[in-house]
Amino acid sequence: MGTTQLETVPEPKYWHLRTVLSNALDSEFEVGEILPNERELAARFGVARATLRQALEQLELEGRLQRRRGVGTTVAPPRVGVEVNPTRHSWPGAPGDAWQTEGCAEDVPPAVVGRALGRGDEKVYTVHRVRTVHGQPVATELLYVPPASVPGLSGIAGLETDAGVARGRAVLRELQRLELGGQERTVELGSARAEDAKRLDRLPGAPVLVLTTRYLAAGGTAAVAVSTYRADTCRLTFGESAGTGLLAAG
Amino acid sequence: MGTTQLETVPEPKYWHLRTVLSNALDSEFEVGEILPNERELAARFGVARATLRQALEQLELEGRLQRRRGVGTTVAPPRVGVEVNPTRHSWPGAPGDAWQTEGCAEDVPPAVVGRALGRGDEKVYTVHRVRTVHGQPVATELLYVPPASVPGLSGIAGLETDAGVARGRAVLRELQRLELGGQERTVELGSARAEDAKRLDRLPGAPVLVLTTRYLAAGGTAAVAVSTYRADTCRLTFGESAGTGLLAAG
DNA sequence: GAGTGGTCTAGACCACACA
DNA sequence: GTGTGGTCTAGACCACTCG
Repeated sequence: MGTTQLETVPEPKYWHLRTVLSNALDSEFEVGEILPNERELAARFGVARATLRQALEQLELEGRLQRRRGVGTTVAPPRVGVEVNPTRHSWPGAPGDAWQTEGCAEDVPPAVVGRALGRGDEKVYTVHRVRTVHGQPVATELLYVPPASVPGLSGIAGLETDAGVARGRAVLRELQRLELGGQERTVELGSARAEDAKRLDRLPGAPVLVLTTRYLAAGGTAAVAVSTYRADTCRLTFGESAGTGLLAAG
Repeated sequence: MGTTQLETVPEPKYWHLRTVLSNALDSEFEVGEILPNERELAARFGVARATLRQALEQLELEGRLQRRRGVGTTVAPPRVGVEVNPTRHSWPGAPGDAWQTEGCAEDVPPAVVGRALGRGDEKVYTVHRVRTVHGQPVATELLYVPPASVPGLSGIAGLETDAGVARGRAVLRELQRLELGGQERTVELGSARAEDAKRLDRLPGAPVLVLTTRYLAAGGTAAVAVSTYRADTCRLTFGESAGTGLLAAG
């Protein structure tokens, strides 16, 4: 990438630096390769370390770089396409879905979820799940299920006091009994809460794509899922055709 | 929000600050209200301005704050839900769509688009469009249409030399004649290129949601659209039910 | 212990909006 | 002109990974 000094241009240094580094990544580096450390890069380009870091942050946001404390900065592989098919009508936990149940609690949901469920601030089952791709966790999920949606549950002896994986699975199992009337989804940018960040192997505040799904049944909202995907490594794909999915690939 | 000093906690100051400010926004501020300026806030919390700014950046990323140079920092309204319905089968430019055509050029598309189009690096029509909500631009789009998808175009006298809005409209009009076989979409995080940033009234590098759509017809890719949405103000909604869309609202 | 990225400071100057 | 947020500097120390 040379030892080029930055010219005086009317654009911010960090932005110009981002462009220079981006081009260098395209032409001179392989995926997985380690970049020189920040202090050396800053010196090489004649800027303060903070300025260089601004450029690196941009590139990390774009999924071009991966930075790990104590290790270094590496060239990131292309983002993985993650299927979140809205037209495949199925409940969470249906056979073959990509999630792993981690636990279940009974909590009052956040206000926005409570509103979508149409039931004020009653307690609901809150199932924690994790989604992994190639062994790496890429998303966490909180699935909110009102007890009314899974009436069969309360009759199962012993489950009331089980706060763990088994109860989560039971909730999902009961959900399958309902007829799914449709779903409604939104995607927005968020920042990882401390707990999610830990599960996703990121720092708190890391950018995430928040996918909110409202599951409809019998004219009402049967459940709401809030899924938190790593924004640096994931590209959400809404496949519709049965085809190979060109966009999903690289 | 008080004059509270930050306690010594094992979490970063900027993260704690983010939480404190977030709570203050919920309880003590109205939408549109102007916050004290950064220098005063920093002093009030006993941190350096750079640290305070890290917290503000987080909140802006989450759509809680809006910062404008020369003006100040204001409390942002809730994100607007923007319909990007994948199940409503229609071409871009169909009657009633929310976009405004701004121009048209003939360019070689970026490599990733060329691949999705399945045609190496030939020139394609590149239609520029803008989407506004409540008069504010929320997204820009580049729509790539190979000439083969709009065979009727070349026969229209005079349009070959028109590089502007009229040609863009003509391309969209011709597209409607094809039968839409399906579409495939992806959403990922990106940062606004300088040109997009200007149109979206943001700084270069601002976080955006990039929605890529592959339009299928006659067994191939008839067009590819790359839509760039402001991530701070937009929530993409994939409505499926004909219902009101609870998630789309506030 | 050495080396990495992450946090934080206390300044400076700039670009922009608005009166 | 005044005040705002945006950029940039040159340091310091911390938290983490790994040999």
